[in-house]
Amino acid sequence: MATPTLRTLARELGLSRTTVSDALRGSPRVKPETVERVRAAAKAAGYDRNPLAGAVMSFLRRSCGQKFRGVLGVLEIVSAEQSLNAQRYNDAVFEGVSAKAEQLGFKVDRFQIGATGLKLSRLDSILQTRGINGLIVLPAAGFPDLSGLSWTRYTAVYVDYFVDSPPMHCVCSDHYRSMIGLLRELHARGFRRPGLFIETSLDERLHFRWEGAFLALQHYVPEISKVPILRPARVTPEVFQEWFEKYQPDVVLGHFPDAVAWMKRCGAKIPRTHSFVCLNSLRTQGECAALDFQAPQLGARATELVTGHLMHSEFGIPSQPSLTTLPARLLEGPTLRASGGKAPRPARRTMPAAAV
Amino acid sequence: MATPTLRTLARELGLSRTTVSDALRGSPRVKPETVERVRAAAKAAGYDRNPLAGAVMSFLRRSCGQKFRGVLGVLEIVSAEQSLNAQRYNDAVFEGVSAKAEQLGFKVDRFQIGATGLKLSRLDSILQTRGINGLIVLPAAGFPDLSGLSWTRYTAVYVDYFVDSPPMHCVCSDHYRSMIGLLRELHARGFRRPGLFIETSLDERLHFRWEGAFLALQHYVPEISKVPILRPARVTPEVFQEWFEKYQPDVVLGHFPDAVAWMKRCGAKIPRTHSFVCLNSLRTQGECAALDFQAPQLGARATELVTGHLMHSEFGIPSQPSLTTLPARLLEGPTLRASGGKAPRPARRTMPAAAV
DNA sequence: GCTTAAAATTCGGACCGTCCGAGCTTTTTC
DNA sequence: GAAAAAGCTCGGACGGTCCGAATTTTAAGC
Repeated sequence: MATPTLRTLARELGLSRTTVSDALRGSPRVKPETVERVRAAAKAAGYDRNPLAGAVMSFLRRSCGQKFRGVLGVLEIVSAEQSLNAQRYNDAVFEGVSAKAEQLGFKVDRFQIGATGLKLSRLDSILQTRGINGLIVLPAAGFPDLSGLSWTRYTAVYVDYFVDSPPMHCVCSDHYRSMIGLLRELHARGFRRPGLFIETSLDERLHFRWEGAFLALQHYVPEISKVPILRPARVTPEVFQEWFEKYQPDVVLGHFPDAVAWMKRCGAKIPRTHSFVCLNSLRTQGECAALDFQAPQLGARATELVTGHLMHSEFGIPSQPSLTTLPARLLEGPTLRASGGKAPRPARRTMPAAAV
Repeated sequence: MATPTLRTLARELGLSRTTVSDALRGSPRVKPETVERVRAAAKAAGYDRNPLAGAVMSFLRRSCGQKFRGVLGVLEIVSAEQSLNAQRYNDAVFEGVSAKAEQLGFKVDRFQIGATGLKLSRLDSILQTRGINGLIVLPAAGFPDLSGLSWTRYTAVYVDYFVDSPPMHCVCSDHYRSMIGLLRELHARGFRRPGLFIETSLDERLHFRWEGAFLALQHYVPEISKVPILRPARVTPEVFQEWFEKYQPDVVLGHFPDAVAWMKRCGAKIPRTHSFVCLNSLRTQGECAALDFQAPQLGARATELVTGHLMHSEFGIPSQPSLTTLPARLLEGPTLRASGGKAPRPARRTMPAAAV
């Protein structure tokens, strides 16, 4: 069965393709009775007007095709509690979005919404006025609620784990797989007592993927000592040092680079006797080894998804929201001992998926 | 001065507009010397290619009409050890692939490769002869090695977790998230002693996501007893019953529906005193509650990915392989007690992403 | 060196949806 | 009743792409 087009609809209705196009675009040139006939026939034939294609054609027709760009909206949910780290991450994601959007012929408009930004009703109005149908939502603290937007006219991707209000396709780093790969890599380098410390708030919205991967691998990687996870609501030097001295991990994993000083205070010689890997490279400035979530690549991938949906006229809330993940990369650093006797490795590489 | 277009450039160069377009898009059809001439003339004339206009035109051009768009190859790696369950799963994925491919104007050819199927060199030859560039690889036991194919001419998606030989984009169910959702749902229904039994081989290729999610949630869902996971290499009734009687889980999660009989042998009244949820609905015929991985939807999503890559002419091994996941759905069954005092729920629904 | 076949290179029909001037029909005005 | 105005619909052309076809060039065989 052929894909319906304006021309096939026109033949079916005994009208010209111009009349059909005008009718579907709401042109006042067309008699209301004709408009209704056309809309009914389009619906019956499964024809959906593609606003992106229409916009491109319009500009081409006006001889402005060379300069025409689609527009993507990047929504940033801001609040008073937003940390500097979160801001850096969002900026890195935005960088990737911008670069990929330009590559694909789109411009990007960035909107701040929420407590200190635009209200959703106002945003709706602006997006409609500017003809923006594709949205990329930057990660927010907690669980954002955007259900106040007119979702039938948008397609969106959330650049983090799950969002339910409304459900969206998501793109983010694969924390679970990154932890698995990191642990295997550390094991290959001879570490046998890895220890994880984590503030529970940093893992909760990931459904505890850091911890889940860590606990699971403790059972399956041979000869690893089961160092208990330190998981306070808030990490302090005292709490950390008590844990460190009691369990003596040979490599520490965690979000806070300050841990390096805390380890030294306990007599650790880094990286000779103990190592440290930060779980988020955006919390470091190269002073320690870290996992790089490749935020720009996440932004780029989200952009590809959104523009793909625009091309296919896939608007509204998806019936089957999917999650697309990319692995993090290990950034070597002065706090991580290279393997005993092995050749130096390149500075950046994707986590191995399987040890064998 | 008029805006330069492909057509004006073509007239200036004494070439057709197709040659100019092909040259600027980097098509290998055009002689390199011609490409250089076109690029120089475009630059001199101030012609900038608009990637969005090109993409929209390309999309419209490829989406139209009644003619068939091509053939997708579905590769099934067969071996002597392939189980009936794996076969059912692959058939379900294939069903989804076929339906979506038909919807998108593609035909599907299924190939069996490996120990009892075609050799890779033979497959290469057949695919080339039939003009097949898009491949969907059905899940295999262990870690398949397909690096013997001529990957520069193919785009492929693997319908399972990670494959490295070569790296591919992957589509599969989200086992971790599904376990999280299941545990939260069970907790909401009043269960306080969930127990998991699993043969390690069934979790290993998932990087122990079943176990990782289970262990992580034991720490964070309130009032749950930490029933140790039963994780033998091979589950027997004796091993199971010893574990069951020792730890008394009030709901058992696992892959084997036979566990229901084993639980009854221990005096459990199902679902009154104890419940059971199978972790893979393809291992049941409705006789127990189970997680449905929605294999046909996974097949459909893989098909969308592959045809999208074909559309963009993205061939070869991806530089950033991604993983796309869909959540499993809980299928209610006679082995799962409904919540105390709550209204009956619909038979099928996606796992809640966050409990709050 | 000529002929034939294969490969390389280029071309052109047709597609998509839009704009806007033009054509046809209907209504209004004088 | 004729002319003008308004309402409604039409079609040429735009720009870039796909892909089968046509043309040109190169290679192989005698």
